[in-house]
Amino acid sequence: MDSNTIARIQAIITKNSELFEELAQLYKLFGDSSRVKILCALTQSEMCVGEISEFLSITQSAVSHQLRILKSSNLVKSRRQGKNIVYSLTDEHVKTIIDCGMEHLSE
Amino acid sequence: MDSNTIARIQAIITKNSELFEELAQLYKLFGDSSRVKILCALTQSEMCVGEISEFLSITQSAVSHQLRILKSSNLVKSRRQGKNIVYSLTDEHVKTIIDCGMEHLSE
DNA sequence: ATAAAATATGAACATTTGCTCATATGTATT
DNA sequence: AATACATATGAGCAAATGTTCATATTTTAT
Repeated sequence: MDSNTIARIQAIITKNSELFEELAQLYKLFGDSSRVKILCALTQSEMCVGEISEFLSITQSAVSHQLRILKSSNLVKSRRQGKNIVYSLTDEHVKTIIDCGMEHLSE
Repeated sequence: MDSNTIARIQAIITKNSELFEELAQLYKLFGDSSRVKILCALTQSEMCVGEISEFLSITQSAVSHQLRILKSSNLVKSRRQGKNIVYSLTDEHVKTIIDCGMEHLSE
């Protein structure tokens, strides 16, 4: 590496240090099988807690806990519908990110 | 959700259960700020352990540990060059994935 | 108003994770 | 051959994480 390259990379890293923190934080959300399953299910359709719990064979409590994390990170949103609370993806990025990872795995 | 939708989603989830495990495992690698920084640095240029350590202000030992994880997951590869061991990305997917996450953050 | 249903939440616990420190290993230099 | 340099590795530790269990909260149905 020449000194120009070194300076450039050095700059990128130190300048965006905080950004990397956020990026890691984002990926951490996808880094748990329960959560990716939840997110992937939601790419297909919005659904309520009970359905998610049933689909994924995860405790209702566990699902709730994970949904809280996903919601506070703005990956999902929720609305009440009668007795149920229906969850859905906030935007299309989640699907994009999942697809991106899947792409890597299929090699 | 109609029963067709339910059946379809149910199928997707149970059929690919193992895949989600792998996907989560993959994202977990990006879910640590030290590792994304390392990976991002490597998108710019191959470099040796000492350089990474210097760039990121992380202990040499810590860098080595993380590189071992990244290598055993096939995200990076290494070769010896004199006294140093030079690390580089295995393929372009890492960059794609990082960009994909960055995209999400820039909103 | 009361009971049932759906979801949320807090505490406790076991597991995982990432770092540090000390040291081992391997290569280059003299 | 001996020393210095670069990297790897293992043990130990503290912090973070995900789950479970019990219970609280909120809405619906009777």
